[in-house]
Amino acid sequence: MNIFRRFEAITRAEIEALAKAGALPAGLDLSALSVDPPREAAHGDLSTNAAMVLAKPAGKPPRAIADLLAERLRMIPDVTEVTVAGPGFINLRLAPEVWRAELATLLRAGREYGKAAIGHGQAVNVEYVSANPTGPLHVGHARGTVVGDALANLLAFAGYRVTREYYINDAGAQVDALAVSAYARYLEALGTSMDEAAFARLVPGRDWAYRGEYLVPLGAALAAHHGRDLAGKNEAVWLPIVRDQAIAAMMALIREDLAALGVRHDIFSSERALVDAGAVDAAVKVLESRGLIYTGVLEPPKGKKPDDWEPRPQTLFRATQFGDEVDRPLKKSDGSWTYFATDLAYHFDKWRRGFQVMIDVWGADHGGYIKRMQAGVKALTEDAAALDVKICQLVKLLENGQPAKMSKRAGTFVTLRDLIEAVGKDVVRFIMLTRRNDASLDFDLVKAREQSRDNPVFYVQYAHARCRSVLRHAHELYPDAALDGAALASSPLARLEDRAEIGLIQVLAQWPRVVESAALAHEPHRIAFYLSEVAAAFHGLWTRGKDEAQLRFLIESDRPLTMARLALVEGVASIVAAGLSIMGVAPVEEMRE
RNA sequence: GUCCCCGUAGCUCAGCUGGAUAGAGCACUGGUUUCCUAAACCAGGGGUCGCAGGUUCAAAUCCUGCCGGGGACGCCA
Repeated sequence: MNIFRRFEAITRAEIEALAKAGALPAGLDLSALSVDPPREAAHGDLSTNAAMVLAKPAGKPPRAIADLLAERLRMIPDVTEVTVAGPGFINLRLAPEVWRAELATLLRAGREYGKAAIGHGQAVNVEYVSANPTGPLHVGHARGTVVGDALANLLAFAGYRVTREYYINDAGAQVDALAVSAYARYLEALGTSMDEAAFARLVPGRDWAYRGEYLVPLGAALAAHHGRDLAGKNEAVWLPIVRDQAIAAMMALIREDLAALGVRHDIFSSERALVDAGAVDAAVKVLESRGLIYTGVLEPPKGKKPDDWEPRPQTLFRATQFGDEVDRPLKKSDGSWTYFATDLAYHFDKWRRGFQVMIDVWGADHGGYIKRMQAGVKALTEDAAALDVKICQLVKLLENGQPAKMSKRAGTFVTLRDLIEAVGKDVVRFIMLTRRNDASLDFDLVKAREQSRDNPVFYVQYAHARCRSVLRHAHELYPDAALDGAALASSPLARLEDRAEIGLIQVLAQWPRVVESAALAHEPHRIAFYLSEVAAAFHGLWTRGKDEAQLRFLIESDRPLTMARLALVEGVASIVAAGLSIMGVAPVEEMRE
């Protein structure tokens, strides 16, 4: 149990004791009670709003309750000072031993420290990336990929049973367009010179949609595999064959991109397989049985009205019953299912696979889709499952503040691979988490490589490298000493006496809280911000060692003191490494290149 | 026209399951070099938290309306 939780429990117990003694009414609602670090360190180590929360139900002024409670809290052995301040805050100061003990706990737990149980092993499905299998991933996919992956890591660390999933949209018109484009490259590989005119002649009625170079090897592979068998044939013959091979090739490409970012999904779900298995019919049947499907005519959308709008009866889902603005169509005019219909089936499938909590990570352009999907999940699961959708806003690529021009030639989009090659996987991952997911983000390629305070990746990594460096020095100084966490936990931590040292432990002790709140909010970016805070506290202490030699970590003449300080250093390294690991970033041992 | 997101220091943003005198970095001013380096640190100035109402003991945070920026809006995914 972390310190904040522990004192929350103590506060509750004291309130109950007061109730038992008749000083407060029994059975008060304590759900809004919190124990937090106060904003101002000068106020104390911990602060609780207990008296203010209780004032109304207890029918007493907050200060009076605070005084009652403060009197009892003063009796707690670890508490050195209790003050009542402001409108009724109770501020606690804890004995330094409490913080030192927390450092020892941290060191013994190592990377397990801060692991939370709030998930209680509940199954959570995090679906992210899910890019169409029509080409390599580009920069636009990077943010959702990183956010989803870090969120999955975070939830796993908080005690959820996490499944990382990728939904392959391999059933729509897009993959047919991919097949057509691959076919063009196939004909080219057979020696046909492909241009607009040749394409129009050989593949009538189709667009050459995907013209990127990345389909050239696929064309060659098709030619090697099928020879001339597919040339000159009817589309109905070659398209399914080419399509399957093209999808497989594109997914292979995408998996390589994901691997380059350090992302590994547990499951790749195929839309086509889902449709073929009759999942859409099954989901629709469920909705039908609940009277949620009808045939009706929709109003044309206001404002921007489509040119070819014509009112016609459609199969509609009663999304409005579940908070959506309009009822949503399930069938296209040609009778096939809409994307929404298959997506309903997909989420129903997740539910049937045992997920009560689903998280989808989408791009900003899908924002208008959230309500209907949540409505669908509600309807299909009778409100027994929750769908949270994280929307990732655009990333603006910059070079020294100017829009980056990374495209190698006109018409070539910037691939994720280009970005990773430019700055490295860890920098990509870290920067993507330096903003809330729903705010747009500037990714400056120059700043991302810069070694300065300006660059949060560097700043945090530098703190870790400094820690490791000190520990390496210590190892040279005391070759016989065990410097692992467990050994350092037993060092004479009472020697950590400076306020800045205790202050740094206090920052480290917040890690479990940060994990919990970030996991509950589904906000992995909080980890990045917290690590910057840890780094700042550590760099501050480090630099003080320059002015005041007695504050340096390594004091050759005083081995016990050195060991205690190494414990602190190891604690910092451990927390930074743990946080980076959730972000999917490897901590560096040294900054030298 | 409807819906969603954003609007916090000159700039970039945290804080938003309500809590005390609203924070950080950059920029600006001044200072600090034996551990990994001034690639870092310390100090200082800088705010109607878009505007107006409301709820509350308490609002940047919740509710309503407006203003400004972005996005979405039957049959594309």
